[in-house]
Amino acid sequence: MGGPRFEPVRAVRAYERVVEQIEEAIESGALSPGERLPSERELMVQLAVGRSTVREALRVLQARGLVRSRPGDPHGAEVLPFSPAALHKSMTTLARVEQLSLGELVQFRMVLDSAAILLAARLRTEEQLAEMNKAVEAMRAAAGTEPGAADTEAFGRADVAFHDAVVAASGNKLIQICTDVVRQIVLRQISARIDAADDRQALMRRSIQHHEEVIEAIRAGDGPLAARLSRRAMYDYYAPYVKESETSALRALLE
Amino acid sequence: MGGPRFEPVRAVRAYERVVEQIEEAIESGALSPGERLPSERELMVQLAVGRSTVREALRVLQARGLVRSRPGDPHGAEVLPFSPAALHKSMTTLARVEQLSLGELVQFRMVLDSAAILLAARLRTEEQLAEMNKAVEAMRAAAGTEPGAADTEAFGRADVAFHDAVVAASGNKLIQICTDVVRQIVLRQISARIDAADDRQALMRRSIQHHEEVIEAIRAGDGPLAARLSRRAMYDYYAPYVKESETSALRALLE
DNA sequence: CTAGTGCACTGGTCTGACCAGTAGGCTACG
DNA sequence: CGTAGCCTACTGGTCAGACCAGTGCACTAG
Repeated sequence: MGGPRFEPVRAVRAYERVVEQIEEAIESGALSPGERLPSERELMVQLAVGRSTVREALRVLQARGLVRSRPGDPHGAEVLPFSPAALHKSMTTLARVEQLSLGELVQFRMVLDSAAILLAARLRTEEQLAEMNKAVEAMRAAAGTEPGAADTEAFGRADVAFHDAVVAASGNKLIQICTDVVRQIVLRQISARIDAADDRQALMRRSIQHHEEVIEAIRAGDGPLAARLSRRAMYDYYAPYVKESETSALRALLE
Repeated sequence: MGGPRFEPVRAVRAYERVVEQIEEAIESGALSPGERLPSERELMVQLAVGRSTVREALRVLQARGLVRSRPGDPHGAEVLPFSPAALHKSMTTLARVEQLSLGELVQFRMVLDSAAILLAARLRTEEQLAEMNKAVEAMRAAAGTEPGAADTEAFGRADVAFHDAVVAASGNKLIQICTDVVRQIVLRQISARIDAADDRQALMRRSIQHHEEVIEAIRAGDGPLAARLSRRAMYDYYAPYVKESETSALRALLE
């Protein structure tokens, strides 16, 4: 049916070809993290293009988080280990321009986090379980015993450590990175309100209790229970900051 | 505890300031999709920097998918509507350099997709349900009745349309975009093997049946059932391509 | 009123220049 | 002989100016 379908030929700019070449070298492993690219002037000779073209290509690669260059560094641009920075950036942009609501973000975390916990309950090792316990212990320490002695920052770090241990146990790096990115976005949106809460310590204690229940379910290998508990915990923690019109969509995940 | 903690001062390059300014204008809505930036020469006057600096900034913005420029266009660079292209790019990079396995990708989709279906079962409208039915109808048409008459491409399109209808009904744009991105990555990894399968038509028929079961559960409002069915369907469809050592992690989601 | 042409301007690229900063070798001092 | 401090050859960041192919629009000729 019909003759050959022609595709529009997009003019390929020189800098794009440069980007492709270097990107391919990095992603294929020909260039490993820590290794150095030739200097811009050297690249411009090798690639037979002007320096501005080389520089535009390097800017793109830098925006993608693949390389970094420092002024004056005689060794040339450095190939970076992968970091979710670029992913974080584009998700943050997405959250702003698409007006992602806090409800959607929290919902996303409820889904991914509980999935990670479900998997962790089946696949975790004893070491990973110990890691989780250590994190909850640190949360307890940060919450303090006397009123007003809570260390919010340390509490947050311990909370992150807990979730890191869980996603590590789940064995899925993609879930790990996505939850991490979304958690940061959520936190940046509401950290001010959390800091201002006058019942912080009570919130912390409730959170710790939730974490303990989750750990117990993980230890027992009851994935569905652990997942349900974690969704409930996250709902309790974040729901106060979510618009009321959206909480019903969150509760839909609690069954 | 301790004096003021100093942070390393990173030298802020001129082009970064330019990026920030334009990015802020776009993300805050001061510049809407379709609108135009001033020309490079105009920008270089307004910002009091050289043209190369302006260009490097534009390259970064283009890499982030915020802007597009065509040679010769007298109206200047165009502000783009958000597209997950940048997200797609960084996830693809992630998949390559972090060596994300097919198993992890499929697992991720099982989690997000089933969550979307769970939500859709509770929140869907009649129109959205009709949309899903239409998509399955298209799948049936593409699969054909006579042996060998299957239209793989049309089948794929209809499948996508189905999942689009579902995530739209779920009301979570973040889930929508992430599943979409990961689906493309998965497809690119295995499309060749799917095309080569000699029992394609049988696979299609099984897939259609699965989709019908899911729709029925959605119609009945039984979210958990719909979610479980969808995980099972995806497992059946993709498991043959996943390394055997990883299928157990997938089965952990089937309970 | 329309088909065609010309022009002003665009983005893409190159060249060449200057600056501040870095690393590593060299020197001079202890 | 060891080391502190300087020197220099480079780096990346930025700017200025030039050229080209391509675009859209206004103007013109039919």
